[in-house]
Amino acid sequence: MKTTITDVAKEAGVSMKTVSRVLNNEPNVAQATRDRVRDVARRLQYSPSLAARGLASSRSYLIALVYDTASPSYIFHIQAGAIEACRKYGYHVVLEPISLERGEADEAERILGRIGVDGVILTPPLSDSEQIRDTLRRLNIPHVLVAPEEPGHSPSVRMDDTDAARQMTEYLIGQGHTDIGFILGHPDHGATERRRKGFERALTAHGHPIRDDRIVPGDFSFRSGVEAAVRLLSDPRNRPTAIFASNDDMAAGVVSVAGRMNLAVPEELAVCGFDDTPLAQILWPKLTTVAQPIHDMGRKAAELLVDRHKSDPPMQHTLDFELVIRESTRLA
Amino acid sequence: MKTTITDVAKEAGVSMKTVSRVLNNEPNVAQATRDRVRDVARRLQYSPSLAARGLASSRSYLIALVYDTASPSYIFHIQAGAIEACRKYGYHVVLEPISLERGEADEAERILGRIGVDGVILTPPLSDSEQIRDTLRRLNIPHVLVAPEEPGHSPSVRMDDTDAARQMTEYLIGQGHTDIGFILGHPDHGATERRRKGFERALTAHGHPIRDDRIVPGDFSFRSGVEAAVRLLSDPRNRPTAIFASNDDMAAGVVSVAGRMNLAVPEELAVCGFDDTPLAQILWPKLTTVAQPIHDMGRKAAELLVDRHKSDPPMQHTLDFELVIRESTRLA
DNA sequence: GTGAGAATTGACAGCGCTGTCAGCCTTGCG
DNA sequence: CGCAAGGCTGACAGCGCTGTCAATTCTCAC
Repeated sequence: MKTTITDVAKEAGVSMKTVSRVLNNEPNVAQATRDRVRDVARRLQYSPSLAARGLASSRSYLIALVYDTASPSYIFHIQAGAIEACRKYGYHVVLEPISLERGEADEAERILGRIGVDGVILTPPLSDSEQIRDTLRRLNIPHVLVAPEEPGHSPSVRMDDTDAARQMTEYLIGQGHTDIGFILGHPDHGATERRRKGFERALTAHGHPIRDDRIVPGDFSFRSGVEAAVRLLSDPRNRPTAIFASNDDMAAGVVSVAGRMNLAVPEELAVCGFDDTPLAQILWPKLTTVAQPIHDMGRKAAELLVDRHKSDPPMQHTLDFELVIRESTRLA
Repeated sequence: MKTTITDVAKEAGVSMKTVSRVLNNEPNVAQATRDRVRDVARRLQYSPSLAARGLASSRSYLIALVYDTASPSYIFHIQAGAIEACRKYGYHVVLEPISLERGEADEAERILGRIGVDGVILTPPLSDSEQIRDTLRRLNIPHVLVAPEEPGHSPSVRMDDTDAARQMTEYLIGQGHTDIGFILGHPDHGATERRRKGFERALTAHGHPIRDDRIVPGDFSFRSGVEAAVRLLSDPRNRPTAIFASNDDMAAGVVSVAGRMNLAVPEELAVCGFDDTPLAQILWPKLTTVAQPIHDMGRKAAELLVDRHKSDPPMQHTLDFELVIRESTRLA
């Protein structure tokens, strides 16, 4: 049989309530009692029942990770971060995919209401769904938005796309590049504009012109990267010496085109991407890119929900990205 | 205020118990009553409390997905499948990563014991950890192993690696290839041997010789694929016309080498991989590969845990893979 | 000493649901 | 018509824990 709190109480010679206090780190328990209870609990391998706890305290010790069809690796890293934080506080993470496309936004209410989670982490693109955000507000469920375009009144975690693009461009300039091509992301995606802005800022700061013929459209896909690269590289006498793609897939497209044109990367053409997807390390040469703090965003989001200490945390958290310099830009 | 079962009972003019019966699809409720209760429940937006349910019925309606550091996309698809099945039965999926490397196997007991899940899905490489499997058995927690090397006495879901490799090889032979190179996987991985066996069977079945110089070592990494490809392709007068790599990363390595050697894929060299990772679709040309039924394995595993109907299901479930024929082998 | 106040502890109710069991009301058949 | 067998329903206890509040003990300034 499973040991209950009563067993521990009896064995330790205290009341259930005291055991409860010890296990929840509540104040007002003598140190000696505390130690004794902890000992007994360990010896009996006692572990409290989530359900009973939840029922009595109307907390579930569950945090929901709500996502749509974002990329597996993105979600995976958010997960990992969230779990890390949750473990520390005895919480668990449950998964609740909601597909806007399949019109599941309406079900969100039932799904989220039923389980009664203590908090919800909303990942993009759901972090910008008014409907879901409304539901959460109406159900009065604490939530944190991951990388929303528009934080609104909810707490959120994000990174500074603009600054990342700026720094990456600065790095390229530092490597001696003055003529840099830039491949835009999908026009519907907010990050596209932010990354472009960062790129342009760095150029301007260093007195380099912003040339329209060096900024070409893309849509985050490998194929669009190929097309953009062809546009940027087709004229041998008028080529940028570096190409900064708004994400890794497109950068991979650039590398592939360079290969077919017999342009050595990075000697004749430096290439960098954005996001640090798994692809960046598989590619050859390995891709210089910007690592989003995905793991950290997951962790931070969970912490905000789980850590009751800070009663009034700042609403918006901007986390540090990292420039990952690899072989595709590094001259030996 | 949250609506409780009492509210519904009062409104529908029946007892709590009857409401409970309706909501749990138990027998012995008149159809009229059933309909009425359902109506009221919907109107009141009632959704039962997991915690209370769990406490009363000593079930948690939670299935744990336990994984180590497997690839994000693998876990993601298992997840998706498991969630699909769980939703149907009102269950939820919680995540419990356990790192053998960090010696967390001991914690497994506490982690799994505390939360009191109704079932556990163990993914590789954890599905072969004796320690974890023991813990589960001792805690008497129902569990399903995903793709274990050695199923033991626990139910499991898996695919037939050997047959997949055989069929892929058959396909290549059907395309007219008689001289096919094969790149082995990591020697520690059980799938490596199974895939090799399938490859050889197909050759033998068609009366083609098994040439040792056509079977080269690898370790599932892109880099090892590159090295293997160099070995297989370096002699222009003695080259296979197709290369079957034991996974997609290595196949990508082959494609990359072919590119540098100016060997057209698939015209001069057919290439295929295994696993259907995201990479396979990003690559250019897109990669012919074997799609593991990862999603299905997740779904099936969850079903086995959640569906109480089948009292005595078969222990081992072999799910269907799919040959994904793409451009890297297809002649126009 | 002594009383006020703080620290520590325990008794008890009840969180929202389901399992058990008893009771009623049909139905069908001799 | 009587009775057994089932279908349908509800009363009630209690799952294992925590919140509330009261009781007890300890501390320390005066």
